Amino acid sequence: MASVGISEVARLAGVSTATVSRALSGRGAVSAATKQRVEIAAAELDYVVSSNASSLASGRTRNIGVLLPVLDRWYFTSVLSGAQRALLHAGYDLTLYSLDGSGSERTQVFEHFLLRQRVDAVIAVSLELSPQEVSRLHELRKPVVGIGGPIPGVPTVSIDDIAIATLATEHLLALGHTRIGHIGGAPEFDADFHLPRQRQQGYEEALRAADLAPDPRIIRNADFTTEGGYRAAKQLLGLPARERPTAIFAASDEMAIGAMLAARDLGLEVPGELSVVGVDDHDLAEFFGLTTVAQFPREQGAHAVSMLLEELESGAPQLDSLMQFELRVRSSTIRPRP
Amino acid sequence: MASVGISEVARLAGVSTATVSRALSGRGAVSAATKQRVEIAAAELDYVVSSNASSLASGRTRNIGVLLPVLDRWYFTSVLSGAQRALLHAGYDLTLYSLDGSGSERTQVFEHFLLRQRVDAVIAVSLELSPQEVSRLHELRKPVVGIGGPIPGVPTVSIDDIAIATLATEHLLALGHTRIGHIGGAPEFDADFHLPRQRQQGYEEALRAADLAPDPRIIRNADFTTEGGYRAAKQLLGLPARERPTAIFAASDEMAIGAMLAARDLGLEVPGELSVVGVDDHDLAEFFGLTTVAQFPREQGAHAVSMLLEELESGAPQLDSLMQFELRVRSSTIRPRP
DNA sequence: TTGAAAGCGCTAACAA
DNA sequence: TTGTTAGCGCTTTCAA
Repeated sequence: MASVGISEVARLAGVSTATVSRALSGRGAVSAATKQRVEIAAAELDYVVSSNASSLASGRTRNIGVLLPVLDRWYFTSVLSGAQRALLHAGYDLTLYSLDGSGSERTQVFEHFLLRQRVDAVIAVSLELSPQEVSRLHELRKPVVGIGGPIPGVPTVSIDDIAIATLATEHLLALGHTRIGHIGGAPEFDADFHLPRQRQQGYEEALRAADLAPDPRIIRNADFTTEGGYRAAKQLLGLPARERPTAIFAASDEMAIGAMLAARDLGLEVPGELSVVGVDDHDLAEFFGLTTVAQFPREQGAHAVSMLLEELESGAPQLDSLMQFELRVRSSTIRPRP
Repeated sequence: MASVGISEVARLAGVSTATVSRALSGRGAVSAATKQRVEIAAAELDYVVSSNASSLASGRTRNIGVLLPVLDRWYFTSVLSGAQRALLHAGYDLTLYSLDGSGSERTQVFEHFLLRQRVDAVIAVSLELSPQEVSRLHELRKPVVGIGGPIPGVPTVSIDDIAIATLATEHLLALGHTRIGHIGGAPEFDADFHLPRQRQQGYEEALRAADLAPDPRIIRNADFTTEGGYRAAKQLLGLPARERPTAIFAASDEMAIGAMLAARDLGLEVPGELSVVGVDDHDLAEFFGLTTVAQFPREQGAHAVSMLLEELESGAPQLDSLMQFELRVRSSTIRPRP
């Protein structure tokens, strides 16, 4: 079955190819009757536009590039998944660029892939684009939306990491904890948007607001993994009883789960002897009964898509937007033993 | 900076656009000297081909579609990640279609997206394409490679699930276990390629080869998640001591980890009182000391890409290929107590 | 080995 | 509201 072109449809519908194009794309005026005839003809012939021809002629590709640092973390796949669904819905394709591995891939993606006129716009997830990268995209008139933190000159979808950390810490304070440890992200993860720093800052602010001084002995860094959280927690929980925290706020659920496992391995009960709060609402949080501050990465992805589509349609640059988060109290937190 | 077209490059290099095209694409004969002049001119002008124009004229898009059932499982993101890297390397783009959600998305993807001449070929991961879907793609002369199981008429990258299960079970048998339970995949996960059934079959074959009869009381199904594995294991471990298995073979690492956690919660020591083996070599397997049969999804993704590129270049249909797996013995398995 | 020229299949001015 | 027509920017015959 050779593929059908617009002219066959035009012939069958008894109109010109221009009218077929207008009827099917919805741009330009077409009478209802004509439109219907064209649609019937197109369906009849199983006609689908050639996106290349269409893109070449119109300059629009109906394709969005999504840039991610890595693929194998819950947050990123969730964002991706939300973006994919939203795009599919809107009739757009999603071209994926994950930058795992060497930095040369990043250059390659920018210098060759994005410049080939393949995408109408770009979503950059947790990537701090350099000014050059941003201006490269601006020159090409490609709208960009960032997810995860501010990029100068680019509208961004993000969450208030300080407020999240404050909320988590305040939950522990409200339960009566006064010795609250923190497992944060190591500085090398601070590169993009200072998420670790901000979460630590929120934690410290909440402590100070409760007249407690942050104690560096019960603040540790890890790499956002379960294993890293486990190791960091062992350090914290190995302190002499008086210094040992009665609660831990971890900057991610995976680290929080590591902390719960570490407590168990040390013979400490969660939550009886240690309360734990995370951030994310990871798939496993429910299973472990982990109290956490949920963020909604799928919605973040979907929201970025809607901003981008809005900008593509209206041409109006979009504003930053702050996304929701929400404390989910489960069974890993309880008031400290007297 | 307006984007530069092929004719500017041609002018600067003092040749025709045809020669520029040949020099830059590598198809057609160009003298070394000319080629170099063209390359210098192109670099000078920051010229990048318009992929739409190129695709329209040539019929090739240098873009591969990857179809996945869901994004948020380790296996799929690992395959995707491997495929992405391999494609980037080869200068191809990857367009992602994850079919999460309603079945209507699947139809939409097939009827609209794949038919728009956007992709040169398709990789279908753990999706049993229907004969109609396959012939649709064949009609369009789009090569397809499957990952994860046989699709009639489509070359496939897969692993021998029976052999994997046999290997895992034999490891337990070799340690001296005779009462070996199994946590398999529920039948609803059997839809694509009967992976659960095959792993159970391998398990049973290994038992029979050791003159042991499979005992349905110690075979449970779950949903491949940690939580599912946890619940299934609780059932198995709650049996009266004589019936209770001394070892469990779980069809995935996530379920195996659930089983380990269930044992702990019941006060049973792993491996002292229960040995556990999984399949995958998930990120967390090392952390939990889980003995497992590693499969290599990144390599599977990369291999599928190389098959596809080979087919695109040579036109020769590819053969199925079986991928490696490997027993990784850690600390979750030990000989049973006498 | 190179160039001239004819499209690839569609969209968007423009005119009617 | 519709049709005519001129490209979009490249690749690929074909001829030299």
